[in-house]
Amino acid sequence: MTKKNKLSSQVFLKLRRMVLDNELKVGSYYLEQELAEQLGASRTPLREAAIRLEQEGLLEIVPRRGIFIKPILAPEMSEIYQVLSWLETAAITIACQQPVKASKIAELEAVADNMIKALENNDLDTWAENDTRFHQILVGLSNNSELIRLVNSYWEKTNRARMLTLRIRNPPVRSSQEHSQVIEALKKGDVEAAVKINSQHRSRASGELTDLLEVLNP
Amino acid sequence: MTKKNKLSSQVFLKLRRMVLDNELKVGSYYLEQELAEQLGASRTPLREAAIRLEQEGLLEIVPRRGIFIKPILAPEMSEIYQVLSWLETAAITIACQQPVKASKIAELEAVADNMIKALENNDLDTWAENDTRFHQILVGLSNNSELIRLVNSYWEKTNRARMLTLRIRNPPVRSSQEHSQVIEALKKGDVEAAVKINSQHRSRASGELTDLLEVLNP
DNA sequence: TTAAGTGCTAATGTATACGTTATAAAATAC
DNA sequence: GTATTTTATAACGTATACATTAGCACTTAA
Repeated sequence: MTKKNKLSSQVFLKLRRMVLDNELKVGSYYLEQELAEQLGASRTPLREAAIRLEQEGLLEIVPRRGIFIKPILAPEMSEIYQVLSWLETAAITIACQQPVKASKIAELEAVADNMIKALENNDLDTWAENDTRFHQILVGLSNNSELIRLVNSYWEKTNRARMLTLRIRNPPVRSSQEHSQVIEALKKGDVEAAVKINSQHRSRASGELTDLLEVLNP
Repeated sequence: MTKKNKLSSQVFLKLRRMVLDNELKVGSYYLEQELAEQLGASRTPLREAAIRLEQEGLLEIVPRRGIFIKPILAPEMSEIYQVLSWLETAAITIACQQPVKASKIAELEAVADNMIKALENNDLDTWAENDTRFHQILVGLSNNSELIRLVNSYWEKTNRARMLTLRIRNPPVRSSQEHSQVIEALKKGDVEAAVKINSQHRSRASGELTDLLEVLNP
């Protein structure tokens, strides 16, 4: 029952996964024909998939050269982090206009706990998964579906860089502390504190990542 | 010399304009063939354009029914305004981290002036044009190109509703006052005041528009 | 008259064919 | 040997052809 989807959508998902997992070399060009064959489709569905990914900013369709896998440049990533940070600030502020439900606080605490344990086990993948989950729950508190969608798309953009650098950078111990602090602030309904901590969190993460990106990219 | 751009891009721009200007009836379905012929292209470029517009959320490609022009529902518009408001808040705050250049202030004042004059002449189209310009300059102050792009796309989304209601709603006199107040706050570097006024501005506009949308849509 | 079944139509999704044109190699001139 | 022109190739953008299938109408049975 799952294979009933359009071929172009399957290609879209596969191709995105290939880019996000760095299976396609960043900064390289791939011909439409090649990719189409590799994914078992003709040029038409591949092209439609590529157009959607181009809109998402992952690649660029360059006439006569091929499909260009866009590198993650430090200055762009810095801008994206700035936007992400503000969107989360918005979400937190909106969320705090009403007292945050205890059940949601509990969810956040559980996830934050998972992160601490994952870190103790040196399981960075699980840590990253829960990091994503934490921010999804946090932003979900806003109940603004447009905002949630938007944050998700920005999170995915930064995810590429995070995954690329996850095993290079220092263990994210401070992140865990900051998450706990955010939860505490939410419990008290202290919007300003929650926002402040989250912004600092993002700002630091942005700095660390862009520094690494500058090293990785010529 | 006419632009020798790709046909699919021309179709993309034309089709988007048609949707944003409400030339295509919101809530209706249009067949690919029809639209292609109407725009002087074959189905392929039309399809590629439609895919991009679907990603932007303006329409939906529904198998065997046609291309569905998404209606502007009041609850969604309310969410979109909330996001827009926050993005502008972000832009203003970032902009104010350094003193705003006098030349930019002058630009804003000129545009605000145009708006007042247009209103005196009952020229709502010119008023709306300058309203757009005002917010473009305002957001441009942030120097964050990602943020600028994002705000533009949200502005266009709200634009659809604004244009639909421009001649129905009361003359936007208060908007002009609010714009002047924002400029004053920027001059003084009073971030908080500028943000506060702008948020109120958006909040009021959002309320007015969503009320009208509820009346317009069954 | 209504409901279920069946066949037809037409719109889509995909494949493929085709013309255009950028790019690079070959050739020629200097 | 270098620079400019020519030519050939090949990748793309677009058109078109084709197979699939959803939806509707028509039929038939209760």
